Amino acid sequence: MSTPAKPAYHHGDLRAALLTSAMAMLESGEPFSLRAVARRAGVSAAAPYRHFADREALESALAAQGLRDLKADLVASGVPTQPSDLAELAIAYVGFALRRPALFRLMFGQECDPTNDQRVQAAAELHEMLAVVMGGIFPDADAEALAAAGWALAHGLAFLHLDGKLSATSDEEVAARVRGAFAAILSVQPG
Amino acid sequence: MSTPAKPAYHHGDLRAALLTSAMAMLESGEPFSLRAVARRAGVSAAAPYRHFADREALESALAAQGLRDLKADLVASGVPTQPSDLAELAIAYVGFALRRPALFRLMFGQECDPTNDQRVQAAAELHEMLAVVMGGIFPDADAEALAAAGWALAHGLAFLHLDGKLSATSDEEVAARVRGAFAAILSVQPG
DNA sequence: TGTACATCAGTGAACGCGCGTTCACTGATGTAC
DNA sequence: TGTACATCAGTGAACGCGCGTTCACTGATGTAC
Repeated sequence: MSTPAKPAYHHGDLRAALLTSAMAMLESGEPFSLRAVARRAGVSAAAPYRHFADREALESALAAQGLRDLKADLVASGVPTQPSDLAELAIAYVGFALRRPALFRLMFGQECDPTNDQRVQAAAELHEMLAVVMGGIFPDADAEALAAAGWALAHGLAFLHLDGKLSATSDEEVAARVRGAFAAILSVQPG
Repeated sequence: MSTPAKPAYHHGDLRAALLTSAMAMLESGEPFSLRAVARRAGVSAAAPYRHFADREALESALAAQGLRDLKADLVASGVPTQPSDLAELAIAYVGFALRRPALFRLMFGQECDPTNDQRVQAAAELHEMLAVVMGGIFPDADAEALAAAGWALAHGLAFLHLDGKLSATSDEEVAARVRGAFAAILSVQPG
């Protein structure tokens, strides 16, 4: 069998275990620290240093994973082929943010070193995916600019909901708001 | 004269001094803590407790002030009267975020207690201002939905630039990106 | 105008905390012969 | 197959840190008579 293999003798794949623990902590809303992650993984506070240079390295790995998860969620929600489908893509985006708020804030809510990073790579892949989608829907438009605009719109809706700046007491209400925003924009003619 | 009055005997208006110090620290990028703010104001670590219940109270006051400053910036940038002016409003919004990133993150980048707060009030005033602007430009549209959409678009552009998810090496480049996003959206027809 | 007193915005020392990181170490794993 | 040894992923104790918050206190301010 090629299953993950039982807990190995030298403690198995601690790197993966740490990432899993950290992700679980983010998702359950517990405060995040290197020590807490090690504790949860059942390992000494110094052990993570065999696998991550420092706290920031762990954070970057989590953020990159989050960006990949987000992209996968969006693809799974169905690639839109016409303008009216775009709202559903944005709903998936906002849904991710509301379902995994601590991860989303880790991904986007703090400075991150922009140098030579898997984070940058993962973000670029997300951006490019959006550009491809936009290019498919609006073949005559500037796909890159549209992708940035669409991303920003979804991103802003996500954050404003996360922070309670736009009210929303249920998933349906959030979805309605997102649809409303897209409909309002698409209904408007340039003056 | 009704000037602020010289440093008074019992240390003057410490509450205001603390807010000023805290704002200055946020703006200079120094890490923010109650103790550090007190230190900078030249006062003992316990002194702030005469004016703020706890650290979070200070933060909320700062965030509310930031929201009011942001609204003032937007108004000062010129209230738009036609769709093509909207990009300039968004440029002012993004400019605020990039000029005062730590404050912007404090305002938007973390959970905040949504109960009974001057923050909620200040955010609502910003939202309403946008709704009035949108209503003026598009009298026939759903101003509330458009305001949310426009806010979200500017907000998303701000955060994506802050995080380096959208490249930008100069203010002009940022402005061009924002204009590009608005132009792309306004040029698109619903399919 | 002068004195006695209550108020209240400050001080400074102390608390307990969890954090990131380092260090010398140990003991299991894998390899060479 | 068995033994000697290098590797390397862990341990656990310790470091120094800054933090939020509390406490009993002090001394200037403002007020009543």
